[in-house]
Amino acid sequence: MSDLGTRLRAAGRRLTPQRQQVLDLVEQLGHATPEQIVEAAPATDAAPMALSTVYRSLEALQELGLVTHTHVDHRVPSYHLTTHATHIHVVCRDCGCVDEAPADVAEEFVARLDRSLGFEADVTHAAIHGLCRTCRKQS
Amino acid sequence: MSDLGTRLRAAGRRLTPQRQQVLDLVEQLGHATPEQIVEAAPATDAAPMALSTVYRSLEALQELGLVTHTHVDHRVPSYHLTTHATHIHVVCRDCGCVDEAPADVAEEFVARLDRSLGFEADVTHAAIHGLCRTCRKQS
DNA sequence: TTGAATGCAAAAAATTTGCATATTG
DNA sequence: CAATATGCAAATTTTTTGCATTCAA
Repeated sequence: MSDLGTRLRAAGRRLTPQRQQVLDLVEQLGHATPEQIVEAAPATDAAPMALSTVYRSLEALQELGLVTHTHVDHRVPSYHLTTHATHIHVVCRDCGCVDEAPADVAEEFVARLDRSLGFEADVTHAAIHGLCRTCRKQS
Repeated sequence: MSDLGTRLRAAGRRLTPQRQQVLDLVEQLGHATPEQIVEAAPATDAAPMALSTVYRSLEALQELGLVTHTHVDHRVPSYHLTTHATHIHVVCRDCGCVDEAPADVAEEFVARLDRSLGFEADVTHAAIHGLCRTCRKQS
């Protein structure tokens, strides 16, 4: 993977400190909502990083295929690196906890979707909802 | 499945024409956003059905386990009957088309999540994103 | 220098909440 | 009659947009 600047320029866009920082923060946080990103951004720097900039940066990074997002919490999107997308998100509808499973547990599933619909699924993009081990016992 | 009124009362709630209508509309529309439900509701009736009522009704119906929702369009939730949830939603990130696959294509996947995490997945609740057959060829 | 990107504030969307009134059981 | 629901409007929350200014290439 070439570096961020090269990729952005190839797409007729530019590398700015904000974009670099958004990417860094997504990587560092693992999963992050736009809100969490501004919060984590050191306002000590020159600019305080506007929320709208974060939205626009994420959009750009997503277009480049560097990040994707998932709806862990049913409302706000949570972004993560595509290279980090080697796992599936599993969210408990009772306690709200989020767990991860290696992406290969979905291999067979993805293959079947391909066979039956010709659909190329990106499971790492989806949050699977259900009941976690603990909440399951209680209900 | 007992009828709506009985279920609601068992939960200490009441059966109102609005709730009945919301349920009917979800069934009739297959998948519907709160917005689509008010639009589809015949305002000709006594009340015009407030959007907030739709939200509250869906919440109640969801609590009863009669409906669930999915994030087909990344932002607005789309509701459907749980009894109708025998298929998986597959959304193309390019053209935005929504296709369905029978729930059993995920059987193995669900079994594996159970084995590895003890997680009871509800795949019919998830929208799987990716590329449809057509868009796949074009890229 | 030139177009793209930022910040800020205002505009849109999408949901939620407060409260007086109507309705169900 | 008592408690739950509704409708409406106002308040939140989340995301997008317009625009003057700044900055990358």
